[in-house]
Amino acid sequence: MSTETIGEKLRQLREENNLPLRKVAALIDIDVAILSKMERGERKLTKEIVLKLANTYKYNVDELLVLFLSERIMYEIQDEALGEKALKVAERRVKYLKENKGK
Amino acid sequence: MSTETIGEKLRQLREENNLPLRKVAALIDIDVAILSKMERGERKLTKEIVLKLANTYKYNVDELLVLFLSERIMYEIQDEALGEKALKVAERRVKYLKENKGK
DNA sequence: TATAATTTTGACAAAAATAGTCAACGGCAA
DNA sequence: TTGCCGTTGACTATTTTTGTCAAAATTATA
Repeated sequence: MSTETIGEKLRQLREENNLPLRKVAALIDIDVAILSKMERGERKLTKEIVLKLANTYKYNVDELLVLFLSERIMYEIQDEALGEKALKVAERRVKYLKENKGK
Repeated sequence: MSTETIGEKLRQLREENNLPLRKVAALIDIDVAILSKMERGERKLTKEIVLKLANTYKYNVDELLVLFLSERIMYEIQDEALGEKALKVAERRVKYLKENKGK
């Protein structure tokens, strides 16, 4: 199972592409320090940045977005004993909303 | 299936207990306006407030907390096409963390 | 080694999001 | 009317997040 964080994944992709922070930061127009922190999980990523990086590395956008979103979700329930229950309830409610979309 | 929001649930509980906003707000030490907005979903609830209200109404804390958490989760993935996938991934990762807790 | 390139770190300021306070307003019933 | 209840919006304060920068640390290369 994949237990790596989105930050670790992004760093891996960057290294596979042999790109220094400096170049990637310039490409997506953010500060090097920020990108460094994002890769190490010290700063939160944004959806926009994830999209730009997926494009930069020509990597599957959906896979990265799912990783990104799942991490935001886990952040919400960190250390919560009822986290798993909440996840299941959220799933049911999302499904319900989908079935009745536009209504 | 329960599709009501935590705010609606809390309002329902307050009305069942025949308590005006004024009294509940005083009991849990917040402004009436805030409580009014929280019940109507105009302001976000906090875990602390949910706990206090569960105690005030003598209602199942876990049920309210699950509702509260699931709503925060859903807020994170609102309008995201990949929301359900992200939920499933989050679930798997949470389970994984639980199995390997303390490691 | 030493020199350059890369990455990390922390301090600081700017901006945005959130939270709290308060008074006025509208609805409703005694 | 008067009183009680709930809602609304404006305003301020506080907290959190974000961006910028330079110095320090690390790593790679000549």
